Amino acid sequence: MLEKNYNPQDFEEKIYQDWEQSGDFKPDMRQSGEAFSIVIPPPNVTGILHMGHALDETLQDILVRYNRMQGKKVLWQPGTDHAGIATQMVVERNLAKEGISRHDLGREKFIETVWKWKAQSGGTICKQLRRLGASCDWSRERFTMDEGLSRAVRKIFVSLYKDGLIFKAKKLVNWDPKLGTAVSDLEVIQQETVGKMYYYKYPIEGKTGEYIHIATTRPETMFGDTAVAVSKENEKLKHLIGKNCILPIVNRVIPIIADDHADPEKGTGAVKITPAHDFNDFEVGKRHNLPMINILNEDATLNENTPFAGMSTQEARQKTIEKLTELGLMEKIEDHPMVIPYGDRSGVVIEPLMTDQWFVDAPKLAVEAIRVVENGEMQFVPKSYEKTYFEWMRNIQPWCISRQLWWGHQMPIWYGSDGEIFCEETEEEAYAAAEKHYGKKVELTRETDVLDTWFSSGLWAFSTLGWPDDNEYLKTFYPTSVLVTGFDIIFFWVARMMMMSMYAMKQVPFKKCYIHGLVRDEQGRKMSKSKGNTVDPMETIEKYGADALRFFMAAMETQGRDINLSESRVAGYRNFATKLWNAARFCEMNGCKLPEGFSPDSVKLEVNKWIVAKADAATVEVTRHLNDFRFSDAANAIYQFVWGTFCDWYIELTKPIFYGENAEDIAETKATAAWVLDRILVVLHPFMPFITTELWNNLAERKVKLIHAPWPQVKAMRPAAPAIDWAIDLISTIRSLRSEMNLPASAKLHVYLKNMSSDSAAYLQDMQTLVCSLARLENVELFADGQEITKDMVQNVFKEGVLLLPLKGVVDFAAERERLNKELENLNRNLENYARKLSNQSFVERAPANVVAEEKRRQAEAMENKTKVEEALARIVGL
RNA sequence: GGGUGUGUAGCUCAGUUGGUCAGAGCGCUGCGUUCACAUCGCAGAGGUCACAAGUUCGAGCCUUGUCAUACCCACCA
Repeated sequence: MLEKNYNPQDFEEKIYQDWEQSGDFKPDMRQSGEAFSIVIPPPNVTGILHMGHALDETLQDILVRYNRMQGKKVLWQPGTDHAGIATQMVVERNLAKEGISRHDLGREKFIETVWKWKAQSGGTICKQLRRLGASCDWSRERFTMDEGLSRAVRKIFVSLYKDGLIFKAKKLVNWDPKLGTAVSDLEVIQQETVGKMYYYKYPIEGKTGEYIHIATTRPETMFGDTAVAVSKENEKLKHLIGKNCILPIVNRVIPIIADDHADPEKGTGAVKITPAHDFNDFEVGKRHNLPMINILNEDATLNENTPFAGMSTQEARQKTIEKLTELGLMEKIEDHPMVIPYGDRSGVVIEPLMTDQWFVDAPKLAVEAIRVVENGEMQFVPKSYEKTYFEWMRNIQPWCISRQLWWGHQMPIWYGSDGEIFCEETEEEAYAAAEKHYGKKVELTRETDVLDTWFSSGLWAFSTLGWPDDNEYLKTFYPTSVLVTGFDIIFFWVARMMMMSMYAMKQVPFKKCYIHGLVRDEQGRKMSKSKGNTVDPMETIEKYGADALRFFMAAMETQGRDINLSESRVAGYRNFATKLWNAARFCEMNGCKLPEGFSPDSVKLEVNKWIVAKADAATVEVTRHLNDFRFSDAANAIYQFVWGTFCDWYIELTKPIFYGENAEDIAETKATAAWVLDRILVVLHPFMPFITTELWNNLAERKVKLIHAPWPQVKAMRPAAPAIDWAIDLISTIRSLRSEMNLPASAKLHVYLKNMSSDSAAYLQDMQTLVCSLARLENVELFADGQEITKDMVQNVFKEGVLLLPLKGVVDFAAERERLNKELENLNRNLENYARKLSNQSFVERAPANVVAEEKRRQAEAMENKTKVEEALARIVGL
């Protein structure tokens, strides 16, 4: 017996445990069928589930469950990411509470501490994914720092290095002074601010009294200036080219050079060149062979190459201005809108800094990654995202992969005492290589830098499947079927996976990439902790159940759009679950069981034929939409069928049968209802796995678990059952009339139908009892020819004829007149439209014949209806 | 500066190739509890599909422009 109330908290967790313990998420490797696989976008170990995950994982789980039911060999590969910077920050913060810094511990101890932390609190998000119902094969859970994955990282690194695709270079990189590491371009957020533009002047060497005027937003960097650039085209200033000027305060002589980087229209036309601290100036410096003077320490304080060593850039800026003012060189300061780079993790200002770093030759790797998208081997869904992808890939810069952190994959690089580099997968191999190189045993020191987290994530699609070891999983499930992720990590992850996979596997990592939007708050604002508008999915699940949240995500997911989280809507889908629950209870109470060997093709009652056909139609629709990744269409199709068709009509239509006495009809209807309900549970299962499973288990003894139940294959559409649609139309018309005319619910009405076709007459005969019961009529019958229409009869157009409703003084005739007039107006408007169209010569000539015919048919129909309404109006005019 | 979206009912949004597309949910209004369900039922109101021009026999749907709005990339010394 089902509980009276739908209470998801009673069974959701229990059901999940059963799935996991029974191994229901594992692919059946013995089976020969087609494979379907997804690798989860690995959440950070430090992560807790947010609504973005809830969306992402729900979509994946729907696909996974759907394909599993399609009988495929299905693997959803789970795991987490070591998230270098994020995790190191979390652990450092914890240590800070005890007043310890990571330097107190030392590298080795610190890493131990991180592993300990991971063991204790790293699994939160995986527990939460289970609560959401994610059917990942947890027995295969991976971590980017696992031994296996680390081996993959080392192997790829060495291979890339030996292929010349990884190189070391002293370059200007984005330096995060708080974290003390380089970061990639993607990890830098450009933020608009109103800063200042400082105007001052440098004296020209030799001649007194002549100056070159400079504008800059960062005066403190002047100590790193090694030139001033002027454009050759600059008529006013070009005479200064070739002369020298004197850098004030430090009184260093620097040349005035010709370079087109200096735009005569901007600023003063003369640009100070600081090659070691500005990306553009770096290029200028290279062109002119300028010295590069580094003026910053790793914590972004000024160094001993400046007079303000130890000061922050802000302090130094003030000091510089003061000094320049004292020297009478300061001219003006203006407000200036500008963008300032910030570290996405640390939130501090990023400084371009000259350091030794390691780079991946992304432009080379991008070639293949672009090609396979161009030729469709990997398809973005929606397609429009490939533009974004191409745009970025075609302009890609070398990827800085070294990080001066402790937590991460330490690079497999060893140095000889003379700086010779040995890149090998293991220390032993490195030493062997060194011995070969030097001709004797030598000591090596290992590179301390670790790799960017995204380096290992880039291998995720094959490293999690056991690469580099050749194995059955890799063979079966690579390339994976589809990657589901948000547009915000196309560059971070999708692009890198494409590059790495094409390099290592010569095959795409996934055949399709489904990109979804962001989950925003109810007003469409981005959710953020600082705004305080985040919603914890766990709380939503607690309140409405995981099924409701999942269905919400599916129903709202339309391609290429963000989702606004709406609690009332989640509540609505909880109500949907309640509705289904109660419908199942109705079936249970009426003893609906599926008899052995029941075939929906054998049903005789019109109503049963009808629901079977509708169930098939809904199934076809859901299937088609899921195949096309149209989640909202799929969800709405099943929603509409369950609520609008099964509950609103079928159950109501079966009541007269169940409360009647025809044993044969009752038996057939019980069987059919049970069959349809089972169909609902199967088709709804990918969306709402918990309630469907709970009902599946409770309603009958089952030979197969719902999670493995076969997805229905609808071969041919069953014939429709027109009598039921006809009856529904009639019932709705009568209900509408009752409501519009304010007829009391208790009033038992007698309805006549006039001028009915023979089909309609036949339908009426079949449906008479049903219609009476659902429309609360005393009777409904054909209006005999020659019978007189009395004055108290309300008339309403129905199908090809007229519906007559005698009202012995229960009705307000003024209101009725108004209603008829309104209808007449409508008809007139439509008729005008039809007339206009049909009198249009070119329409009649050029539109397809069936369209024209349809238009004519509608016109004729409207004409008839108009006559009927006018007659009815004339009839009641005196009442 | 370059690029990509979005603008449809009070709100949040569907609307796949131009011709049953003017829709859903919530909200609102009226009526209704004899037992599947008030986490409900029945009925209803409400929209010049941002604006303008164009293509077409026919335009939320295609083209161009305008306005509004969101985001991405690059850069502004």
